[in-house]
Amino acid sequence: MTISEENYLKVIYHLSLVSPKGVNTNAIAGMLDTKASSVTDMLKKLAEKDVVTYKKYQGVSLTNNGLLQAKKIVRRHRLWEVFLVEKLQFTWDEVHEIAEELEHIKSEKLINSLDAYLDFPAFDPHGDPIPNEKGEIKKQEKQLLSEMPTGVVCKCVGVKDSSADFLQYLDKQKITLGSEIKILEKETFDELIKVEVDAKEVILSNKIAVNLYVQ
Amino acid sequence: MTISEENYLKVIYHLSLVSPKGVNTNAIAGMLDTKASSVTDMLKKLAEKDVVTYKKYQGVSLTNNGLLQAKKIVRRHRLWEVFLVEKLQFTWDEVHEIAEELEHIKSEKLINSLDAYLDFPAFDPHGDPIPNEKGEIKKQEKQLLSEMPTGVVCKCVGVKDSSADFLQYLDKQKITLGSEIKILEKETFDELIKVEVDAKEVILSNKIAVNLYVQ
DNA sequence: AATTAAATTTAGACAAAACTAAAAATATTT
DNA sequence: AAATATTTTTAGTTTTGTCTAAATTTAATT
Repeated sequence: MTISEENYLKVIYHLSLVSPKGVNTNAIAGMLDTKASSVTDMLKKLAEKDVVTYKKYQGVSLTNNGLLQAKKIVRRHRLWEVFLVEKLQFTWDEVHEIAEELEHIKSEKLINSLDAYLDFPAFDPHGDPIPNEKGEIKKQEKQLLSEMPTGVVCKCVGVKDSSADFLQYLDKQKITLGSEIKILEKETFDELIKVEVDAKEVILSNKIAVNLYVQ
Repeated sequence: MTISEENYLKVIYHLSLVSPKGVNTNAIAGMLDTKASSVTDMLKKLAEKDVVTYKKYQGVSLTNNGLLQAKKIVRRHRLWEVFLVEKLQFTWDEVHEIAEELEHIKSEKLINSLDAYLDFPAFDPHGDPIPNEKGEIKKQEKQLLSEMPTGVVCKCVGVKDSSADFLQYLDKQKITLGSEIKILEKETFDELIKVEVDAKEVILSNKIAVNLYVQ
C-alpha cells in the first residue's frame, strides 16, 4: 500500500464512523483536499485491491480487510502521538501533523515495540481510542459537555475537534485532558456555559461545548 | 524535497566520502538499485535545485547546501537507529531498514527533541558518527582490525559493512560494539586472525578483519 | 592513433496520482 | 412530472520518477 492509498483508507474509515451506510466521494475529496474525480480514480483502485466495496454513484465502504488495514493506520498514528507527548514533551496541539507522517512507517515490530514501550496506552493525547494489535478498540463512554446538566462535576476525556486552533484555545482556558469541570450555569438564550476549571470561573461558548467530551 | 530526492542526496553524500572528486552516475545507480538513465534525470533536477554541481559526463558533487541537507538526512537516520536500539530494544542488525523510512520525517522539532531524549549521542549503533544540528561531525580515530599488530588488545568501535548478514555473523562470534579483542596471532599465508573475545579464542577471516573498526 | 569497451546521456514511453472540463446519474425543487 | 441543482464519473492532460533502446562521450587496448 502506498502512502496515498493509506490516506484514502484512513479517511474512509473516519467518515464511515459517521455515515456507516456508505461514504460520499465528495466527502472524501473534502477531507483529502483533492478533487472528486481523483477520488473516483482511487476508489476503483482500492476496490481492485479488495479493501473497499464500491459501486458507481453509491459511495464506498470498507471491506473487513480494509477495516483492519485502516485500524492499523489509526493505531500507528495514535501511538506516535502518545510517544510525542509522553516521551518528547510535545503538546497535544503539535502532534497531529507529525503523526500524519509517522503513521506510514509500516514495520509491525516497530509499532508493537513502541506500544509496549508506551505501556499499551488505550487512548491518545486527544482522548481517542488506540486500536490494539488485533484492531480491537476500547470504547469509552463519554458525552459532549453541551449535553451535561447544570451543577454536575465532570472530567474532560477527549475532544471532537482536534485542530491545533481548538486545542490551543482550550489550553488558554486551562482545560486539558483530565481537567475537572464544574458546570455552574447554562444560558439557554445564547447557549453560553459558565464553568469552573482550576478553581476559576470561565465562560465557554457553545462551539466549545459541542466539541469537548466529558465523563 | 521528495523522498526520492533525499535518497539520491544521501547516496551521493556517502559515495563522495570515498571519491571526493566527483561521484559516478553508475555508482549512484548501483546504490539505489536503479538505472543510470534515471540517475542522469535526477541529477539534472538536483542541479536545478542547487544541491549538486553537475557537469555532463563528469560526475556530481554536493554543493554546500546539498551537503548540509545530506547530513540532516544522515543525522535523522542515525538518531532513529539509536532510538530503536536504546529504547525499543532492537538489535543492531534490525535497525537500518526501519531507519531508511524514518529518516524522511522532516520535522526539525521532532529530530531535535529526539536528539535530546537520547542524550545527544555522538555515534549510532554501528559506530558511525551522528551529525549535530549544525551538521558538525565528531570524528573518531579508528583503524581496521586487519591493520592492528599481533599482541595488542583493542576495542570494537564500529563496522565498515553494516549489512544484517555481517552484523549477525559478528553476534555469533560474540563481537559487538565495545567488545575487547586481543589479537593472538596473524597468519600471513591466508590472512586468518586468531583473537580472544569474551575469554574465548576465535578465528576471524580477512573479510571480517577488513570490515571491523577498532581502537 | 585507431579500435574497442565502458560509462553516460538522450529520446521516447509508462505507471501513479493528481488535475480540468465535460458528460452522466442522482437528488431536489418547483 | 418536469426542471434544476448537485454529485459523481469519464475522458483527456500533467508531473514525477522510472524504464528501454539508441546515441554519444570518455576510457582503455591493441
